[in-house]
Amino acid sequence: MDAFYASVEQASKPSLRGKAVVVGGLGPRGVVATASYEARVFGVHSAMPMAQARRLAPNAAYLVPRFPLYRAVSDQVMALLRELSPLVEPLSLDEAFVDLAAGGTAWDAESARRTGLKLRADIRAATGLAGSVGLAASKMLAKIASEEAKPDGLVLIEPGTERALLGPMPVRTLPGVGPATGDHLRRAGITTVEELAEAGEAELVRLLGKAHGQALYAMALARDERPVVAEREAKSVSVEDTYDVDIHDRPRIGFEVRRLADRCVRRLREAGLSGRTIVLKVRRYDFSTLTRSETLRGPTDDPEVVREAAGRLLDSVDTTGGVRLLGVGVTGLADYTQEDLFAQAAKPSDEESPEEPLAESAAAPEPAAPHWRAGQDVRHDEFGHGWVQGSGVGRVTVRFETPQSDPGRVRTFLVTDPALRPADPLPLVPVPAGRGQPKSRLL
DNA sequence: TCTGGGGTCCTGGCCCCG
DNA sequence: TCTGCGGGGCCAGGACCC
Repeated sequence: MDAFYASVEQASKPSLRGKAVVVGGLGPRGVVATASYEARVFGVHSAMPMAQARRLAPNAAYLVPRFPLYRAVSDQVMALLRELSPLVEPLSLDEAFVDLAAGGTAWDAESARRTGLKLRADIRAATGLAGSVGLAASKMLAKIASEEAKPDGLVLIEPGTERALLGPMPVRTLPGVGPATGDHLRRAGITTVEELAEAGEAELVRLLGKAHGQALYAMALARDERPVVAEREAKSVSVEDTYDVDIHDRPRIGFEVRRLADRCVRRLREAGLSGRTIVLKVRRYDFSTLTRSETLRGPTDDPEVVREAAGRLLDSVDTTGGVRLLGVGVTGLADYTQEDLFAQAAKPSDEESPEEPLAESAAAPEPAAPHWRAGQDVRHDEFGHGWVQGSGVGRVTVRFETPQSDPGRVRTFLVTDPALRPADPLPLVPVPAGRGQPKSRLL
């Protein structure tokens, strides 16, 4: 999907269509998650600090991400992909590999192109959004083709033309070559895929290590036999928070770590998993990051066990100078069903209140005044559905419009206005009559 | 006003064990 | 009993991706 989060926001908010839209964290340490193509013209791009984006595009709309909505749209798109083949490998909310041959929906270049064109039309009809399609004989090439296809296009790499096509491309085109590897190769005089192939496998292994060197050499020759794999199992679950200002206070750090442990366990349980290795992540004031981990005798999903392990790990970390980020994760995952007898046994017999309060008791006090965030959906008793354009000094500004309406009017209210309430997002495309979806499916 | 959050994979050091 | 060696688990860090 093209500029996915920003495109969803534009589809959802008619007044933003054709405008620069930036979605990401709005706090002092936020970064850009997605910029619309209109915002990219100003040089705004993903992973850029928000502050820099605001300098580059001061008049863009800045919105917080609405993941439940993106997930719902993603589900619709993934369902269309599964109609093409049982072998669908999602990479993220907005990207997936599909093995068309395995689904019998393509057997040569021509049938693949037809299928790709129909898919794009189906995605447009179902979601109102543009998706780009890359068609090729391997995952690597399909990925490169889809990048070339953006925005709103389709690119097919004809079998037999792969090496000629890749040769002149910069090494950074290849998946897995990031800034560090790119620099490394450049210092060795390698800047294009062709030069990568000429360097030979032995040289690449010497430069980059065994796994990376071999993989890169194969990619340079356009060789990629990796299958499309549906249903990949998660290997870790983690949560982390970056704080608006560095935390120095040691008891507060301990409190945050316990909160993160609880959130992590909640996610673990929702996934029906337990895990054996607890990981603490600390990013210090100077952005240096360290991790500490501890492996238990058996898997656990017990909040108290995870809290205590994370606390022990924190004891081994020097936080002098302050921390900007804390995270807690669990790896070495096991199915929840195979009971975690060892971890239970390791616990002092501080008895089993199996339904721990989790974070409830630890939750920080919430501010009493309603908190309106830019981009959030709202409903007003008199004016209907809208979204928060901004808030401050006790006021909140709302634009009243829906995905099917014309660009709407803006009105300002007191943040405490009782007629104004948070609302669920509306579907981007009208639901056909008689095809009411259950609310949970529908965003 | 510098740098999110959730992941995956790899490497290298260390230690234990046979 | 001592030493060498390889394998595997554990741990920390780094690179990369969306």
